[in-house]
Amino acid sequence: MKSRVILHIDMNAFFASVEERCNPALRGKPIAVIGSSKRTVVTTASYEARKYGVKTGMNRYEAMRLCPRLIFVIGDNTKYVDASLRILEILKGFSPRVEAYSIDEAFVDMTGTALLFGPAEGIALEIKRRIMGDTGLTASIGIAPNKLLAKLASDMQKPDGLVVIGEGDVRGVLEGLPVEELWGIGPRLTCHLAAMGIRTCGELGRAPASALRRRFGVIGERLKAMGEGVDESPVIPIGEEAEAKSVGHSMTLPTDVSESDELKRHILKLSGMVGARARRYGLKGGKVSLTLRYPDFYTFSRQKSVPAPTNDTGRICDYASAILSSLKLRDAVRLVGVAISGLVKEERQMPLFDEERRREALLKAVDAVNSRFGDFTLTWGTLLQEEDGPGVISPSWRPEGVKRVEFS
DNA sequence: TCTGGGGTCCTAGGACCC
DNA sequence: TCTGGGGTCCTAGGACCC
Repeated sequence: MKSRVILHIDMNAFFASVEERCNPALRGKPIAVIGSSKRTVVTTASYEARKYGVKTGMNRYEAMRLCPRLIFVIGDNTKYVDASLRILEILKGFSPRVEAYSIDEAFVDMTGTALLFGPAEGIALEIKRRIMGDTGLTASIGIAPNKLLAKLASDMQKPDGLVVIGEGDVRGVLEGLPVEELWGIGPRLTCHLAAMGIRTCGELGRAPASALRRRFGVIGERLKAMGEGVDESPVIPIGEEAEAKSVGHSMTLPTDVSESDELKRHILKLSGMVGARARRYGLKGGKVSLTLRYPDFYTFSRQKSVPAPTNDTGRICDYASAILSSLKLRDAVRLVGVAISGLVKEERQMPLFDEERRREALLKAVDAVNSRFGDFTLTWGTLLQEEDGPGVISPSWRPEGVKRVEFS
């Protein structure tokens, strides 16, 4: 196989940097981007904040203890999406093979473009220059023969880095590198590998394939290749991604909840978000799942196959609520999640029955208003009972007519 | 005063069928 | 008196990623 040229673009402290661009008063200060809810965590810490040990995933109190001067900024996703799209546009100017890996990371396959743009290093510098010019943000770029090594390379120099791992450098880079630095090897695998006496990529690459396979199954096969720096996975261009497998929403409740009617109101709200998103993308789910988390963080889920694939808020809510009713909870609930999976494309056909037709018309009307004025402009009547105490929401709730839909 | 939310893939055990 | 074996679907849970 022909040797490839893969770039990995990793935006530095993305959310925090976007906020600093928007508000110059924040620049150079220790800041942490967080969510708006009560029980939120640090989404991104600026480099200044990282000096104090502030990290993604920390709660506010822990972060504040480490850095008393820390400035908290509530994140604004629309700004990040906007910046991300602009960056992707820049990348598409260099190659049609751009993979949007996450909101702040992308891969670009530059194989065979030297004639057009010159050597990859020059391209990377030009990409960094354009991103800075257009968004004011810095990126670290890694260049290597595959995605695994490109991702490793972009991680080696932050912020504002550019690292090339050529074919000839692979052995030298990997020999003493701890296995957990590799994309795909997390804490548990690191621990299991250490128990086998494997701590570096060099050791992993030399480990007998049979032993890895016995211990880790299918993953074991890949592990040895990873230790050798081998990775054939392709860059997946925007628009050619695999179909989604599930659609879900979850939320950590402001306070733990034991009362089942209150839990069901949250399930209804989450079902509404899931249903709306599924309908927007023309998907229906053959399974509905409910996820719960107890205060001690024990998290579990139960799923049920449904008689016919659905994206109907009421039905998703019914099934998720039925799962809840079937459970014997041992404690209050900290987090609730609803998801559908086993997704199939919605078939556009006229519903046979009047009731079906009414339901579809209602859902469409709600979606149309919400997409124009924002989610939850229109909401199910039962959601509005937050203000007037515990509501009467039954698991068999159905929207019966337009009257049930109110403006908030 | 504690610890978000969105996903994917893999495994393992039981049901069920031929 | 004896007790196959493979394939597939379903569910729960773990590991990993950003």
